[in-house]
Amino acid sequence: MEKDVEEIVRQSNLFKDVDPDIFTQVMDSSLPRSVEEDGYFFMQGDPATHAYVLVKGRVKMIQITPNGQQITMRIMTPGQTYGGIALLNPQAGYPATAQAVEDSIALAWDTARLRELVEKDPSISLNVMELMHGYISELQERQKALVTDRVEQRIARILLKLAAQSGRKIDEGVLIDLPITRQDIAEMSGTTLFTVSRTLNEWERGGLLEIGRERVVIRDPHGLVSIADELVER
Amino acid sequence: MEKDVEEIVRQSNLFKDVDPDIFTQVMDSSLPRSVEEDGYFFMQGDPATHAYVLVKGRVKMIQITPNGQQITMRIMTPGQTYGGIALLNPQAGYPATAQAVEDSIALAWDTARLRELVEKDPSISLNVMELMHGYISELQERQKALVTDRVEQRIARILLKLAAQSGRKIDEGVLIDLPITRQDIAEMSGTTLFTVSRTLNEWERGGLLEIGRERVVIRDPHGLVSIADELVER
DNA sequence: CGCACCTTTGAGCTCGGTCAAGGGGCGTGG
DNA sequence: CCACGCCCCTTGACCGAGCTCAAAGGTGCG
Repeated sequence: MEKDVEEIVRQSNLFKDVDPDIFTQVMDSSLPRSVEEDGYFFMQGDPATHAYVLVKGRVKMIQITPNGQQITMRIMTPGQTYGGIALLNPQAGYPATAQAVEDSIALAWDTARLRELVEKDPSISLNVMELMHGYISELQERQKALVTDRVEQRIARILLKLAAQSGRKIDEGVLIDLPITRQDIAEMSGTTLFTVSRTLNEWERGGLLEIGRERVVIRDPHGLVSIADELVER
Repeated sequence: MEKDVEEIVRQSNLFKDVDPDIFTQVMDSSLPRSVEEDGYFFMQGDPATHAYVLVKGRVKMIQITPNGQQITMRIMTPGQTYGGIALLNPQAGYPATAQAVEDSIALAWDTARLRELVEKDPSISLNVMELMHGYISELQERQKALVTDRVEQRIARILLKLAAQSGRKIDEGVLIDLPITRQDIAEMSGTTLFTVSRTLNEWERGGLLEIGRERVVIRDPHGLVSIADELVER
């Protein structure tokens, strides 16, 4: 297990390509932090004091609107980094809330440690920039989808993305290996749980999916792609 | 004029707080680039070879969807930076297209120069991160608006933002000092030019605005804020 | 003064949100 | 092991914000 954790961190997008000598210091200065299902690593607006690398479980980044509505930005899998903003002046707040979808374990580094490490190996700050760049692209992608795509397409895209990062191949197709509710999918695609329910059922009737309580199996990924790309007329 | 340019760059969000000695090198290694109205500094997807600091004019960052639809991400004013992604491996493409709204002049630095400069003063890379962080917050804000706000609110927010960064106080109120069409506003708020036209006219009837061809004057900013924040019932 | 482009206005329609009601799986406690 | 209750999911009815399309009026520039 210990060994696995180190391997995950070595391949994480925050510390990949770090000099092996420095890497031992990275591991030494890490603080383990575990959060159980539905718990929080941090809340939107909290001062950004730590950067995290997830080593076990699933963590979702969410934003909560003034009126209590919620939108889900992304779901992190082991090896991914969140809170990398901590490298900046800690007066900057986290831009989103990090909530555990299942019992999860992460390693954390505080701002001061992080800066020491960056000084020893500047490639870390390049990694942070790459991270942020990827995040920006993703946000732009989603924004474009919100403006130009119909709900159906957005839901299809979300399912495909979930399958790509948390999919497990089984006999019937690709199982999305997460306890995910219709509400969750709605929050990710910017719609309501009713519309998601209707859409998924329609797709099940069409043989594209197989659905159950907190469970989605994609039987025909190619069909979903067609929908996502609007290759199928309304 | 020369003097002004230097001052703008010194206060730009890319090179602020740079060591004065290094700053002269910054200026020495800059490449001026001017683009006339409707011209492009770079297109989305082009390899990110240069970072720019706008010194004169207005530049908008846009994204074009597969079917030709267009969304406007933001409008830059002098002192602002775009293309800061160039610090990363240049294989990364620009995430958006930079188009001049009016005749514009910018200073440019290529990836290699930028990296030299960063090595001499690492605070530049912190600046880039702050830039990216600000950009991320902005994108998240917009995304939240797209999911939860009605069109009316989004249009109000766009007008307020434009007024904040390009507003000029005149007798009748705050003039948005840009040649901006209904179509432009639609692209910024994620709606259609028809809806924008109707909405602006309604507001003019209500005394909130004064509108004309490619011209908007805000007479009652506070009223707009009320709409943006949904303080006014439908 | 003509043409290109920006803008307005109307009519119709549809997507998807809202609300209400009820079905069904699963874990917990008796 | 059963049953109760919680939570997740489905389905129907309704409706309204905003998109689409068509047509025509302004306005400013060359």
